[in-house]
Amino acid sequence: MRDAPGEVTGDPADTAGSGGGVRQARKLRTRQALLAAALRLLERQSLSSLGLREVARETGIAPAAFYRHFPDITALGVALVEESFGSLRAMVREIRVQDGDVDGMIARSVDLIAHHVHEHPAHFRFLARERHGGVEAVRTAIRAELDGFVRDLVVDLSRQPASAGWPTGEVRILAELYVNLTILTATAILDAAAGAHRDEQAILEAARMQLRLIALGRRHWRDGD
Amino acid sequence: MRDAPGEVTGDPADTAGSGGGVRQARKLRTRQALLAAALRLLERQSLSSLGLREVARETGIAPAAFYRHFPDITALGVALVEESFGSLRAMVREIRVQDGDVDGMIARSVDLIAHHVHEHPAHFRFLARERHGGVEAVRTAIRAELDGFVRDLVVDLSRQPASAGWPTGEVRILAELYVNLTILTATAILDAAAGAHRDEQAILEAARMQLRLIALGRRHWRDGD
DNA sequence: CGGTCCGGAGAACAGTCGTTTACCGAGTGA
DNA sequence: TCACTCGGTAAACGACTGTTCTCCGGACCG
Repeated sequence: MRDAPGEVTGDPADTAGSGGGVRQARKLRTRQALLAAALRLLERQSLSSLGLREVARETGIAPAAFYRHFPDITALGVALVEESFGSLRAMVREIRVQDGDVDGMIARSVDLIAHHVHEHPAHFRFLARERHGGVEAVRTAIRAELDGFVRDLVVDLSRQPASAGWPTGEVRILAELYVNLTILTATAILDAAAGAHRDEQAILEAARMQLRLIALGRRHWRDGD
Repeated sequence: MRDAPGEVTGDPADTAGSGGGVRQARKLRTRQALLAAALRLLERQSLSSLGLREVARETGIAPAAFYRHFPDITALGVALVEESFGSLRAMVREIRVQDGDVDGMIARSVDLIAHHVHEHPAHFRFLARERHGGVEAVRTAIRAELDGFVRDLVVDLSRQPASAGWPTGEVRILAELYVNLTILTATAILDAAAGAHRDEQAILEAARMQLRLIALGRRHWRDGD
């Protein structure tokens, strides 16, 4: 530990191919190691019970070194929100480019959700847990980011012919419903993966049915019946 | 503090009108004081960061006395789940006895949700927060109780003419959707009450619209279109 | 009445925590 | 090359934690 002060991951100075900036690259690597270690610990606990020393220990650095990257555990939590929404954004991007019939879009969207949840389970678990968790700053950050998603989705939905004549307020409510259902489905998948009571196929089928119900309701919204 | 050892609430020995059981009544009162104190603290943090000494301090008893009632903070959390579901059950009971046209039922249900959330905000906040929180035993307890609700709701929904010919599996998915929407609405109301970005009337209107969307989808489920 | 039960109090235990301090040594840039 | 920057270390601080122990005094019961 004494002879390799900055060694966090195994391979020192392998990303320093581009001349200078070794210092900066090393700092960034430690920062990401901190985020990864925290995310690892957060699979079994929530942010408000996460200790600074605990994260430092899991990362392999001294407690005092934590302050070189974040002033707080809360600040680390906010950084984790941004990182997690990177995964979510990638998912939404893939979902948005779709077109075709409704049932096909629903089927592919649900598959995409399942795929991304399996690829970044910790990110989704973190967001689901801390969305209503005990740390205000993190809750606020998550809500702000989700609001951005809703706004984007409103634009998408408004373009669809099925929304012709819908006021923005109603489209927004629909978008919020979609976002909430997506999060619920993601957490259900996580619970299933953690050996819960129902298998994943049933969850995906439920998600498809719920989305189909909403699509039907949307189609008949302006009917008298 | 020294001369009134068991005094937790202000009025000693006022419930001891029925002869014996003074000891038992006092223990129960302290237990409820513990639960109330914990619930009070949990409005600003989550269970996994709640300390035993913290709860004892807020209750007004010595830390060691905590063990006379619960072996753990986790056990207190599970007790809080049961208490909170008392409030939830009262709400569901009132919602279930309704009948009439769909729009009327939706309007009254949403009003009932808002009313009960305002009556027991801490209970709803606790359930929303710990449903995906960091303490496994509490998560499991909440899920088990929610499963009970879903089962009851399946019975109710199956009786309605709108569910004629629906397999139980599909009714169950519908019931889960309703339960999840209810929880989401409740937490949205709580956020609004905490000075968030949107006012409560908008949230209730959104809930009504979402329920109407689902009711419409349900009615046209078996159509070709 | 007298012994027992039991929910409290208080003190002490070893840990862990967040934070601050002083210091080190390698990367950086003139 | 040389002074400087800066991400890392070790050590120490007081505060707080969960848990255990012994003791007390009022409720309980024969």
